[in-house]
Amino acid sequence: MKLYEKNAPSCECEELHEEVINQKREEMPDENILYDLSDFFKILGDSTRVSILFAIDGEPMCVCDIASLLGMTKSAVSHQLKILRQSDLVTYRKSGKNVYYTLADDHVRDIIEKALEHIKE
Amino acid sequence: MKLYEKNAPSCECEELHEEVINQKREEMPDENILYDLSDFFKILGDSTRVSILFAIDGEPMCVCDIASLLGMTKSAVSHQLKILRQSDLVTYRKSGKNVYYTLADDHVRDIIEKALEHIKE
DNA sequence: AAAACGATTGAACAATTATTCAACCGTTTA
DNA sequence: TAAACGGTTGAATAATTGTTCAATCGTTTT
Repeated sequence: MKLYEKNAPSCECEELHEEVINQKREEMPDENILYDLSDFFKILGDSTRVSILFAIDGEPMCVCDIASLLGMTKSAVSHQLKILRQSDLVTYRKSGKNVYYTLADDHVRDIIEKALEHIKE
Repeated sequence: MKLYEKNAPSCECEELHEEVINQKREEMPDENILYDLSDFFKILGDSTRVSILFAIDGEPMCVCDIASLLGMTKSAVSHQLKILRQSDLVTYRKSGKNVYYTLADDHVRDIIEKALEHIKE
């Protein structure tokens, strides 16, 4: 899907503000950045994944403990951990039969913190 | 759906780290906050909505201009604007036949900025 | 080597959701 | 007041996605 292309045949309006549109078009970020951005937020847009991130903040946790804490199956947790792994939001360390997960870096914490401020108005 | 309840019968593991789980349970934020958080990120987890937010940053834009810029129909844009309105991420001003939208406050800009930093590693 | 256990995975199902289409509302203009 | 236009809305459709279930993998233990 191409975003903000010139001469897009989609808007059937007649009196467009061409100057505004042209200026905005120049200011818009690259299309791929918009996809990366929304993909990133999509990861955080699930209560299970956000819960997992809060849980493994600080002290690492193994999958079973996370599942127990959140009242979910190991399978469901593992599926979500895979998504978080693929997005580089978490890292893991294997130890015997267990796999311990924790936050990948501080960026995510910062973003969640900002979002919390916003929610509390 | 209840999150991180005690005695949740979901995890069939045998050797749980009870101390860790109990400590984490105390540290976890209220369940509703997690839902509010993920709901907020869900809004930003769509490229159309993120594009709209970038577009109406600064100078307000009417629906037709947004649609033209993004190469979408007025209807599709209006549907997404409704979601952004209900989340208080945008405000609007009516002027004749047009409705001009712009960002509600600076919080969103900050969060998007942080996320951009994260993406660029 | 076999059993046990934590963790992962793929397929299937259910639920959520973005866009399209058509109809409609409100304001302006002829 | 009737037509025109920008904007909104609801229903329908298509696509995406989170959880369950069953099977499997890897490590440890007997």
